[in-house]
Amino acid sequence: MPELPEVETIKRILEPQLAGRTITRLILIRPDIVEHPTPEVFADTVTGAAITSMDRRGKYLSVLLQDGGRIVLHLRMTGCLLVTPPNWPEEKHTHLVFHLDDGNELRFIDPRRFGRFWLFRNGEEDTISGSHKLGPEPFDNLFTADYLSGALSKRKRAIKDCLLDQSVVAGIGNIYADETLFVAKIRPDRAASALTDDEWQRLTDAIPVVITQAIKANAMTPGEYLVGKGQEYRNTPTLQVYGHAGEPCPRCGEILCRAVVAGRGSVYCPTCQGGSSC
DNA sequence: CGGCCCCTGACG
DNA sequence: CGTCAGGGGCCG
Repeated sequence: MPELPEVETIKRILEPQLAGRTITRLILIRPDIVEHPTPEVFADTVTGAAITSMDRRGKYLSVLLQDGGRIVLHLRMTGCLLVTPPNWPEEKHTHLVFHLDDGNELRFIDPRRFGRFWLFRNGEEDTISGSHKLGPEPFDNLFTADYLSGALSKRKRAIKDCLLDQSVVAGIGNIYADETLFVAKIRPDRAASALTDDEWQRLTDAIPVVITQAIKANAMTPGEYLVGKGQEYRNTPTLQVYGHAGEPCPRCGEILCRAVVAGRGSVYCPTCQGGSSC
C-alpha cells in the first residue's frame, strides 16, 4: 500500500507505541511471511526482545531491538501494521501477531500477502531484504540535480520508470512518481535522456517538496489510524493528479489524461506537462 | 528490457 | 466474467 510518505506516517504513529515495549510472544499465523531466518528462529529470537525504536529507509521499516538486532519489513501493496488493544477484533488476513508486555498487540495484516519480514541479529548484515540496494532518500544532501541527471540522463526509458527505480531514489512509487512529475511539469513518458538541465532541477526540487507535503497531510492520531486501519491516505487532497484522471488539471483546467507508462497506470496533464495529446 | 509471478478484492 | 490495484523479484 504505502510509499515513502505513508511508511513514514506509519512509523511516526507506531514508534511511540512500540518503543520501550518487550515482545512477549509471536503468533505466526502465516509463517511464509517471514523470509529470514526461518520462521521458528525468527519467533524464538524476537520473543523476549525489547524494542528501542523504529526506523524507515525508502519503503522499508525497521523495528530496532535492544540487543542490537532488528526486524526489517516491507508492506508492499496491501500490508498494514496496527497496534491494537487486547481483544481488538481480528481483521481478515492477519498473518502475524506480536504480543507486547503492555497487553497490546502489533498485528501484520495483508490481503495480498506480498509483504515480508526479515530479522537480522546484532552484527548481522542485511544483504537480502533489498534495503541495502536503495538509493538516497529524497531529503538526503546527496540527492541533487547533478546526482539525478548523472544517474539517469543516459537512460532511454521513461522518466517515470526511472523514478520507480529504488536504487536511484528511495521511496517513490506510482502515486508520487505521477505527483512529482506533475509538479515538475514533465510528462511521465518522456525519455530520461531527453530531459533538460532545467527539468532535472525542477524534478529534483519537486520530489522532496511533494513528499514532505504528503507526510504532513497524512499525519493522524493513533486512534484515527487504528479505526481507519491505515487506509485513509489514498484520496488526500494533496494528491493533484493521481486518482484524478478525467478531472480538470488543478493548474490549467485541461482534462487530466491517463496512459500506461512503464507498465503502470499514469495520470498527467497533457497541456502543462509537455505539449502533446494523450 | 518486457513479461510474468507472487495474491486478494473491487469494480465494470 | 475480465481487468486492474499503492510493490518488487526473477526470468530469459
